[in-house]
Amino acid sequence: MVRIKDIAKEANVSEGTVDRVLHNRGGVSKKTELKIRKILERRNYSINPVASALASKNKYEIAVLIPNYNDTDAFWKAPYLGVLKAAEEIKSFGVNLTIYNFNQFDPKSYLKAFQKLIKTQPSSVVFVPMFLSETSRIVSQLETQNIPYQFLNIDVENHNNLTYVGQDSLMAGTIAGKLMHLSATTNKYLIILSRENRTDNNAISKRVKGFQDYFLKNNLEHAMHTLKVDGFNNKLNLAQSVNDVLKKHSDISGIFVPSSRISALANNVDNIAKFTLIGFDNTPQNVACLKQETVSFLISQKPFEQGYESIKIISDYLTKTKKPKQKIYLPIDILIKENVDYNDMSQNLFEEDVTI
Amino acid sequence: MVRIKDIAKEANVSEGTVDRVLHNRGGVSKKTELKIRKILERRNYSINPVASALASKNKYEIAVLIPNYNDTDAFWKAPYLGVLKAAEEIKSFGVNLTIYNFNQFDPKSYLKAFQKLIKTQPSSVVFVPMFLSETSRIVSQLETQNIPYQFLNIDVENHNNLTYVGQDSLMAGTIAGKLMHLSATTNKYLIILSRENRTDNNAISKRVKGFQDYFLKNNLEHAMHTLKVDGFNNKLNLAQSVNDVLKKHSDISGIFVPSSRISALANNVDNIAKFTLIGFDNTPQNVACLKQETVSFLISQKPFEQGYESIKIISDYLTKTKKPKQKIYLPIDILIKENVDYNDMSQNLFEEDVTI
DNA sequence: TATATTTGCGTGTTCGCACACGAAAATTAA
DNA sequence: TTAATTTTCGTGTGCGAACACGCAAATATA
Repeated sequence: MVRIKDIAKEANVSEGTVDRVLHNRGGVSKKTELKIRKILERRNYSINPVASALASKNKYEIAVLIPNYNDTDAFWKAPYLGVLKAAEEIKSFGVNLTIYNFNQFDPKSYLKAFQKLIKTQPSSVVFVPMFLSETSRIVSQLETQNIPYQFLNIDVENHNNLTYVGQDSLMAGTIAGKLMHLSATTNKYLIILSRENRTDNNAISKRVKGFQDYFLKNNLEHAMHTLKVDGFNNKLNLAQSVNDVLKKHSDISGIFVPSSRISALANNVDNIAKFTLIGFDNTPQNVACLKQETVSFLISQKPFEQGYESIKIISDYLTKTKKPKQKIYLPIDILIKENVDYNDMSQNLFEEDVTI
Repeated sequence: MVRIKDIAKEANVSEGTVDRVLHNRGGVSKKTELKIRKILERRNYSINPVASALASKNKYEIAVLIPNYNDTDAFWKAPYLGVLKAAEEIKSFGVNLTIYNFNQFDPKSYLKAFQKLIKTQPSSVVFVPMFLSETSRIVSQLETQNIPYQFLNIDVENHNNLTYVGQDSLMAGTIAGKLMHLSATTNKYLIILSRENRTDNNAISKRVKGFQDYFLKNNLEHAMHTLKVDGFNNKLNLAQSVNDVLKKHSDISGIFVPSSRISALANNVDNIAKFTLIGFDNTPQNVACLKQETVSFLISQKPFEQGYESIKIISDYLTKTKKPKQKIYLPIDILIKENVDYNDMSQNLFEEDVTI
């Protein structure tokens, strides 16, 4: 591997001069600069990132703002672990990382966590823009302070975010539609929404739109019923309302839940095995339902990788000024009983390594 | 971050002594060793990999032996790119990598490439064990020379390979079976094998077995026809033989091709749209067929990640003596028209970065 | 007790790069 | 021509860890 020293010798200058050219520090005559650049090019020099990281005095601070998780609603654990893995890797490159949590159903806690976060004056912020109007406030604060920021998992348009890392929710919904059409025995479906999931949660409404789009764009005759429940935690209430609808419309054969809570349904509604259930995300509870065959398909969004990639991207941006693409869409995984165990290998390998 | 210097100061010893303990170099009394170990534990010290890599004089050489690829048979390009990406990352950690190619249909070229490879006395070998008996010879040569080795993409039992990185081919076949059962309009299927794919190619025979298993284990009435063709390159011949079978058995509605060459079929057989076609791997040709809807499903095996992960694993093993799991099964991806474009994000991002 | 040998440990150099300091050369001002 | 600036560049130090060298203390041998 060619070093600065080699370049310097070939150009008959000192290492310091090469360094100045490499970092555009100025103070080099155009003539010698050109000479050095030519040699850099010809010898195909690239900075040794290891030595560079060791020597660099630049320290960066990444702040991450994501919902917390618990046992009944475990979705956010995977991105959290992905973030942790990335944090480990970038630590020795002078990038530190702090995670701030909020309650995904409470906009106040979102703002509060952000206010705490912004006091630390981080170099960059990665966050899940869960609530629309609060996100606008956050964004404007970040922009006046000139702090680059990135969206994770939920996409919101018309902001100057560096990137969005997550899934194409519209297409994910379309895929759910296709699978439903393939599996269900009739063309009558039930979509279950929760008031918990605020209407401004973009991801969920896009999934519903994508689901409907599949039938519309392919000119498929169909009927859809939509049920809004208060939440998925009150199981008796949930089961009751769903049973009512299913009894009234006995020709419904498929149920679509565009959130990560389909297990609450699968475990509490009568005769659930008769229906084709399609939901989102490989939480432990959902995976258990797949294996018992009460749920037919889960669409998954590589949650661990979302966390991991978003951090790696922002770290590369800070330390190597490597500008990422505006949207990083991760795979739309179709999970069934047979492949679900193979799906989160990287997360499993990581969990074995660390004691959380 | 706590450094060796900090540990040394706290233990009232020199940095050299701490270093001796960290690397079990010996020459430290049990008493001071114990004292140092306690402090290491309490302060939660871990070696700074960046500084370590820079200072280390250890150089490693990884040799990779994989099939070459061409335009009509592009499968091996993805693992190749994955290997390249990993090579880039580990370069500055003192790990060099060389790729050796062979013709996947010619055992002689396999052995010949290996003989060239082994002359360089690599620290470790990662290879695709394409042919059984030749692999035995290679393995015994590696073992007498005490060179650790790893299987990539194809698994062969009863060897002392460090790991296998790839897919569970049996389960992948089962999933193909399930999707076929779900999609096809009758329960009569055609399986197409090629003599090119030697019977000792484990992956393909396991896929076929898994496919059949799905119907057997679920007690599903079915009939399977198997057609052996000479190869997929002679298109006229291929189309002719397939058409013959389909004409004779007009109740066949699904065709399963357990190799990566289903596009050759989809593009050359009459009335192909009438059938449910299921094949393997997201080669450009196969992906085109998915999009035209001549192929219904592709099972994919994260080929890019196979290459990438296998190298990262062996590199960690060499530089950090981190022992991996015996089998690293990567996800079994179910690809359809709608999600295929999102599936190989990491490969796409890499290809944008480099000029191949 | 004197000498030889082993054990235990401190010191110094190096890896490739980042960055600060200051000196020589070139330019401008007087 | 000399002094004052400005431009251009060389030198030196440090980042954290790896590892070689060699000295002192402890132990063994005579």
